[in-house]
Amino acid sequence: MSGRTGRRPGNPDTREAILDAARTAFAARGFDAASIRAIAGAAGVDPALVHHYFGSKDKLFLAAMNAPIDPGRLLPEVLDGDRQGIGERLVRAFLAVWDSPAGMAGVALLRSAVTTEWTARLLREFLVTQVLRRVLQHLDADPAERPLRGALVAAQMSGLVLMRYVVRLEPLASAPPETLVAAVGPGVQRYLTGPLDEVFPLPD
Amino acid sequence: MSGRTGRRPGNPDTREAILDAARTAFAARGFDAASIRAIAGAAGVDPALVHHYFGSKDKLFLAAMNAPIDPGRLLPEVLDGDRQGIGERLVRAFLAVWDSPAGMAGVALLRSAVTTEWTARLLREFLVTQVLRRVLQHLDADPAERPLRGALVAAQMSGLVLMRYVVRLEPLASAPPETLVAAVGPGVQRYLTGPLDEVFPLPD
DNA sequence: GTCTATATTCCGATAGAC
DNA sequence: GTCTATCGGAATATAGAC
Repeated sequence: MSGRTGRRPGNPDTREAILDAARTAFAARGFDAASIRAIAGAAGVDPALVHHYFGSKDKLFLAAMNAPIDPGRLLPEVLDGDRQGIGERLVRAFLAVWDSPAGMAGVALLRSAVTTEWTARLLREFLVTQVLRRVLQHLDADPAERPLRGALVAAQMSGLVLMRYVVRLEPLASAPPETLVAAVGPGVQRYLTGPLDEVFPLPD
Repeated sequence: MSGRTGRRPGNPDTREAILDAARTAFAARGFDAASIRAIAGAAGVDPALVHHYFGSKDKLFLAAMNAPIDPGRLLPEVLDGDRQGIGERLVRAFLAVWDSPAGMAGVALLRSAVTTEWTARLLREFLVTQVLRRVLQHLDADPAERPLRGALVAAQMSGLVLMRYVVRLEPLASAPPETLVAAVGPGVQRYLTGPLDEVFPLPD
């Protein structure tokens, strides 16, 4: 879990070490509880150096989040294929990202989105503009339905991440990815391309 | 379980006022950010009085959570009825609880479960022993399948709560309950009583 | 019982020396 | 660039006076 805590005196990429330590700390303890002092300690540098590089704790958090989360990289592989398999491919890609070291940033973002207000807005806009809209646009869904369909997918996926990586509810936490792909894939598929009368039951 | 022989506290109203303010504060700002000073201020009492009643911040949190969360009250109405409608009834009951004032305690528990370790364990054991096990027991599910089925339901429901009440993702946040019942009910139903080969696809 | 005052700890951020 | 020293603030929790 602990990243690179080795000593690196006079190293030019001290900046990367700080970002690495920041990601682990934010993911593990949330935004508030993760202190700059602890991050600096884990990175093997002085707390004041963190301020020198990033200016404030907020900017450090944003700098730690921006890089590793890049949905544009893996969205093509989700969208490429038959229409009926997009649910399972979406779940598979999500789990692959969250199981990787880069997934720590996602956990950190989710953790602090629950706690502080401005990260919640950050996560909201990220989900809406960077992920969900692209998927539903690719599926040629009715524009009027897209927000609700996208939100339902977000709810299913975030709940999966929450229980598997944060709360660590068994056997979800240690289940093989393909089991979960087969289990929740169809549900996601239904939210994306399911019949209209089930997703929009009350046209009052 | 209510202590009928316990020594009576000073003013029952002030104690309830403190618990009420605590639930609101914990739900709105999370465990760490909700200060005893702010809770005391909202309740109209002195901060030191909170310590006098509950001893510590942790115990105050536990006292605020214990009362309003009582799944035994509404589980019968979920379990009573035909087998195929239990998914929708479960979602309907959940939303009814979370939309009510008592739902603040649930939001507070979820919020702090994401941040602090011991509340995550609290939520875990609460979900497993108080909710999921009872539902699946009533359905006569294969005991070997119960943990995964229950965890999948927990993931779906917690994600719904997370997006609707915490992150406030639209249009999920302001959608009428019955819309969500019809939208996610079938998915929950599938997790509970769905075909075996979909939930357990890899018998390796 | 209730509140005032304080002890203790830890945080983010700044200024300035090597 | 990197670190030492410190400021100013807010938090929990305690001790003790009315």
